[in-house]
Amino acid sequence: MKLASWNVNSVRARQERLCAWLAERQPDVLCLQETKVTDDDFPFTELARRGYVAVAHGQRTYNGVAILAREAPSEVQRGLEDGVDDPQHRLIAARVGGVRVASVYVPNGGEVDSDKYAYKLAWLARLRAWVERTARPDEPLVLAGDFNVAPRPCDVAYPEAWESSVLFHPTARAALEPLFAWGLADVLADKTPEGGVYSWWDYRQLAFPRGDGLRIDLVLATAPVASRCTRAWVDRDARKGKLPSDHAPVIIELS
DNA sequence: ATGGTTGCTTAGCAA
Repeated sequence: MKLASWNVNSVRARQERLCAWLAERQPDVLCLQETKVTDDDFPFTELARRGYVAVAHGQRTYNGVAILAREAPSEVQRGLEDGVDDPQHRLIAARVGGVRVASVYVPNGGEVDSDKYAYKLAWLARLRAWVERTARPDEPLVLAGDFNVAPRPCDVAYPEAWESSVLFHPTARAALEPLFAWGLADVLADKTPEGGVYSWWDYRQLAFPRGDGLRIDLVLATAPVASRCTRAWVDRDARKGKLPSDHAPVIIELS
C-alpha cells in the first residue's frame, strides 16, 4: 500500500499536474491540502475517470482538504467536531483499507505573536484532543498533511534563519510534542534520522534552486502502521518545472 | 524593515 500527502495549493490550478502525478506514482491513497474549492467545484469526475474516489471538505478561496483512494473511503468525518465555531476547513478523516486516514492542514500562523499564530497553536491543541477522543495508539491511524511545522533542526536547511519563523519556532515545535507522546510516529523522520529532506520551498527568492527547504509536510502514524513502513520519501521532482505547487508530495509505502 | 512569488479574485489577502 502506497499512501501520499500533497499540499497542491489549489486543486484547480494543479489539476493537470495532479492527474499526471497520479498516473506516474499510482498511490493507493492521497491526502490533499489547500484545495481552495467548495465541494461543488471539486473535480470528482475527472479523478474518478483516473480511478480515484474522492471525499472532500473544501471551502472557497482558502484551505480545503480531501482524501483520494482507489477504493471508496468510508466513515467520513469532516472537521474536528469539537463544538468550536470555526469556519476553516482543515481536516477530513475516513477509513481506507483498514486504516483510519486523516488529511490535515494545520494553520500557517502568519507571524509569531500574531492572532493567526495563537489560532495555529490552539488548532494543534484541538487536533491533539481530536486524536485522543477518536483513536487509540494501538489502532491503525495515519495523520498526513501540511503541519506547517518542521519538527527537527535537521528538517530545515538553514535552521538559524528559520528559528523566528512560525514554521520552526520553538513553541510551534513544542505544540507537536503531545502528538508524538500520545503514540504517533513521524514516519519519514524515523527513516531519515540524518535529515536534509524537505517538502516545501518558498516560491520567492529562488528558494528551491537554492535548496532553502523545510520538511513541514508530515505523515504521522500509530505503531500498527509505522511498523509496516518499508520506505518513506519526498517526491522532489513534483516541485520542478512550470507552475508547481510550493510543496512536494510525501510518500510512504507499507507492507 | 522590506520584498521577493503564486493563487484567488479582481485590490488585497494568505501563504
